[in-house]
Amino acid sequence: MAQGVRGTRDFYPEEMRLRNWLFDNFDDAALLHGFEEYDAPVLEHEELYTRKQGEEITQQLYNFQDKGDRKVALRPEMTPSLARMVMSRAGALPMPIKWYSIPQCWRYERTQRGRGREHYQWNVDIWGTNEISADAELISVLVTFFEGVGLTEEDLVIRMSSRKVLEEVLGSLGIVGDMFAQTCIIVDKMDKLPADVVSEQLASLGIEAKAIETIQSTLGIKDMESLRSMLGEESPAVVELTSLFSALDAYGISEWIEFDASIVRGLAYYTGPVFEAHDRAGELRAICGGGRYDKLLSTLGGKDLPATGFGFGDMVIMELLAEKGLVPELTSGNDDVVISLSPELRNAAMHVASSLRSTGRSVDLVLEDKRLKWAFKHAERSGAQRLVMVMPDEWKDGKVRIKDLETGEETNVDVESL
RNA sequence: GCUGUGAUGGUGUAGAGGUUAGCACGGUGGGUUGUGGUCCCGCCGGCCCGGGUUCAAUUCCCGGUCACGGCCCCA
Repeated sequence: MAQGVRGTRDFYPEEMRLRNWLFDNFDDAALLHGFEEYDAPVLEHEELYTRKQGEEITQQLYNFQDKGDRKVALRPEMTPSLARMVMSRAGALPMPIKWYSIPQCWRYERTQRGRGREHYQWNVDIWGTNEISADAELISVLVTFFEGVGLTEEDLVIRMSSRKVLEEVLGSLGIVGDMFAQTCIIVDKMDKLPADVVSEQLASLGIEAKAIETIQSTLGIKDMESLRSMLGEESPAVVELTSLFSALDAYGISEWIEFDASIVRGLAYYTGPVFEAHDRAGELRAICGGGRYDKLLSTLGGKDLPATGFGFGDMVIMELLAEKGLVPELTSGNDDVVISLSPELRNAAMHVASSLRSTGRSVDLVLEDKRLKWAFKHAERSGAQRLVMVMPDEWKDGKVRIKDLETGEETNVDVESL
């Protein structure tokens, strides 16, 4: 039997309707905030993703060599492509840029629940400003989306911290630069791995036991008060987060947010606020994640531009929505089914369908000689509102019979007045 | 990379060492009906592949393939 590639999905119309519904909600939230859509190729040069920090994402590339022996990869995330686009027009684009996209992204890894080799990842980014209001605006986009699909702050929480927290703590311990990036990648696993495994990994980087202790206790902090008393009022991390939380308060979305120092994110390029959304029950993977990445361009050989953004996959959110009973029942969206009840009237039915279509109704014309029984069943299944019957007697009088499938009401209508 | 479970019409499933392999949806033909959604009847269509055990395997065993989970890890 013909099968698709492992870890990929087919979208039958039933599933495609849901996907479109989800994407429409992505679009709406972004457009409401004045973002513009962009796109880029799925295929990129492999080197766009081969950073040195040892991140998993670079090890899970779906890559190959093309016929010209070029090393290429299916994009595992959108940010590098976006960075490439921004970089090559950096002088020409009016800043700040507010762009979004819903790219299909790929990775080569073992498949699991909520995790295939391909997924769609809503990306929302703001480039060209280091104002904290940009980070707050992104959270507003997120919350607008959640509200749009019917989720509440009872269902999920956006946990937030800043890379600066770790940067300060590690900096005071003499851990800086490349070492800092590597530490972040390990520390990001804190929630998922036993403490001693993390300690071991940190120790193997050459970090002293006392420093490891400091790191672990810092990451356990779950409220701003404790952070303040640890780092002091003047600490850049505290100043940044305080002003961010104040902005989120002004948006009226504070109930969705919690400070959590253990949020670090596995990608090396983050520099400021970082966040993840999780279901409150804690049963699912992270729903989305993002943060500020002001230093990305220099790693790609360009001049840095401040940027902040998030990625939001289509799989985990659908699982959460299903669990909460928020997945809508969608039908084809057809308004009318048009059927001729005799072979001689098929051209007449085409004429009727065209007339209806010109008024903006979506019309499913029955293309074969089908029985009325079939047409009713078909119309019901597809969720059409009306069945339009082209029948010999009525057609002689220039009329068609229209049955409203919800009310059962039936009328003869002039073809001219359709 | 490690590991568990599974594989039965197009889809979703039931089942037993010897069965006409059952059911629902679907497709198709018909009955009822207003040429008419419900309802009723007929028909179409299936045991993943290879090897082994056995008088007999779709069923038990081994291997393969594929699927779905879990671990590692994570867009």
